[in-house]
Amino acid sequence: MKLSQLVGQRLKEAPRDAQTISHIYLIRGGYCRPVSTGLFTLLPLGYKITDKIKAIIREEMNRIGGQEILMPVVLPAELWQESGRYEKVGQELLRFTDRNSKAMILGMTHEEAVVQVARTELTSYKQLPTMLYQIQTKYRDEARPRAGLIRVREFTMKDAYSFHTSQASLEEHYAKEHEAYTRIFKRIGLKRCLSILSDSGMIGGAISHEFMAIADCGEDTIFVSPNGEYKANREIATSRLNYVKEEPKPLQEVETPNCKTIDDLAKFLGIKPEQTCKAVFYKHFDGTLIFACIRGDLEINEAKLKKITQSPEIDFANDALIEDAGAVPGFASILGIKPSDKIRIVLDHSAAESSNLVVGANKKDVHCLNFNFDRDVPAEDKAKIIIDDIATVREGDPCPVTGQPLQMLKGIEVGNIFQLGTKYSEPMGCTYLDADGKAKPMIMGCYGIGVGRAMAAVIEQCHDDHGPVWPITIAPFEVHLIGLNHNQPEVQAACQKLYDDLQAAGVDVIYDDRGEKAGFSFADADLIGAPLRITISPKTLANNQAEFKHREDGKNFQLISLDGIVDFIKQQIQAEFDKYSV
RNA sequence: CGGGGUGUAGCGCAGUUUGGUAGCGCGACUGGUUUGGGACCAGUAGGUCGCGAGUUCAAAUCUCGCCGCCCCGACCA
Repeated sequence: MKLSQLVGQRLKEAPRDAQTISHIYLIRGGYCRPVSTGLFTLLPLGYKITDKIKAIIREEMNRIGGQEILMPVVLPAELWQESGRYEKVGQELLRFTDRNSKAMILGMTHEEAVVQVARTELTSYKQLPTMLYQIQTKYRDEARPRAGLIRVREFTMKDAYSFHTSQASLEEHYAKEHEAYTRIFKRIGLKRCLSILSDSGMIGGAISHEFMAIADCGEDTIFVSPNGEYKANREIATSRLNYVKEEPKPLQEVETPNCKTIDDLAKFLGIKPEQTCKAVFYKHFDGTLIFACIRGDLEINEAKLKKITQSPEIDFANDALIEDAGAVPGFASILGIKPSDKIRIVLDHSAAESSNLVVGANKKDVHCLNFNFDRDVPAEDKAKIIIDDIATVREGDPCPVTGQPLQMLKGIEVGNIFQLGTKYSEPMGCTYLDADGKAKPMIMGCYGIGVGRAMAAVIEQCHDDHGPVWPITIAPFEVHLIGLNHNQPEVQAACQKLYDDLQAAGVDVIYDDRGEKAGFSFADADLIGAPLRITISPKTLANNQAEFKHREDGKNFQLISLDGIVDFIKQQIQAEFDKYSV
């Protein structure tokens, strides 16, 4: 490729709306262009990178026995009605009708579609296990796309689905997928990518992992123990907090005028927030009150609370609902509150196990000292109260495995793997005939990778002040050849010859044939980010040489004789690839 | 959906307070001089100032309504 012909201008300044590193460089380098909110056109540079990423994914999927297929982006609503997701999923699912008023959707994931394939094509236990995958467009009508290619509405995804006759078979394959993902993310050049335990969310299933590229702009919060024994998404992360245990002291009411918050209360009484218990009220989607209690210094994790209460949506309760339950907002506790069908009480372990907490007295301007759950709640109520972990982990809290302080990191979710079980096969009649002649539902797994997001994540981890530093495995070009003083015939001739020779040797090379000033050419080369660079000028040509440098090495370079330079470059390329081999 | 911001040439911005018929830098094009970290000179093209209504002799500027986009939050496979 000659740079003079490459479509996609490099920009000196980024548009104001580009904030994150990857977004800025993707726009400045001419990799992609915005079309509308969360919609992008990939220009030649960007498309080439995603193509290389897709090739790596294909190799690894094929290596673990995957067979590639292609399902449609547009799907009939009836397929999604079979699984029940047509109704369950919110507005991210784009619904529309075709010319015959038939209800259709744009596929945001393809469990339903692949189940339709499996239930017609896979009929016998002899055909299982098997894995199908595709690399294809997904559409999700995101509430808030952001950060360039990190969160978009339309994107390319590799989604794979496996089908099994037993949980053991699923687990065996799941482990293979985990290894394949680890290889893929290493090969595309992510320097730090962790697989962490995650919440399986709406896709369902029991066990799932997310692959997180560690980056400050990441949307997910992750907790890890110092040596990696424990890694989890904040949504499900737990910690091993110590609770104060001491002899219960007598309950005692105290006047606490205007102490509506834990901070007010702690300050007024001269105690620490962890000696208090706070009450937070939510409304379950069916209208019942969820009365959640947690030690005063901790925050409630709504993801955990939703799961425990089996409520897909929870909202803060209004004062009227709280007062109906007999509690006084600002001075509330479970003291004297009876759990019922209308009032569900969830207590965090921190509130149930700590001794002598200060709690609300359910009277205006009054709190109660020395609350002890075990002593102060009648046995018949205890049975109806849910005691579970609803706390949000904080940085430095003790790791549940090692007890060491947990570290908090930000991550970009570049891939995920789920054990689905029979969540889709059962309702959709995806069965096979077993050796005993009986129809049984297939046990499924699903496995996704966001291709464009992975590209953006690589930039977040691999860049300097001048642009991306692409790993050679996915770089838009392996070698960037620059001719300086290009109007001089000998420079032009030498460049053209080397360009031809490199291409003949199978090297993916871009040739800056524009004859721009050095600084201009170097700046563009930095934005294009090819890992290897060759510069030819009258100065180097005087000694029959060219300059060679690695993109990451700043301005340092070495002089290489033009004789045998193609072999030298090929060795350098091989050495670069070796860095990412698995 | 809530909070904040913003909309003027392909990109970055000034002009809006105080109304007078649109400007700067980058980029593009032509010619010339240049050539080792985003050169210089001369010239050229490019804008119904987000859209619509209103006030006014006159609106980028004032008023009202709408829309787009960005950030934070909610949501999210």
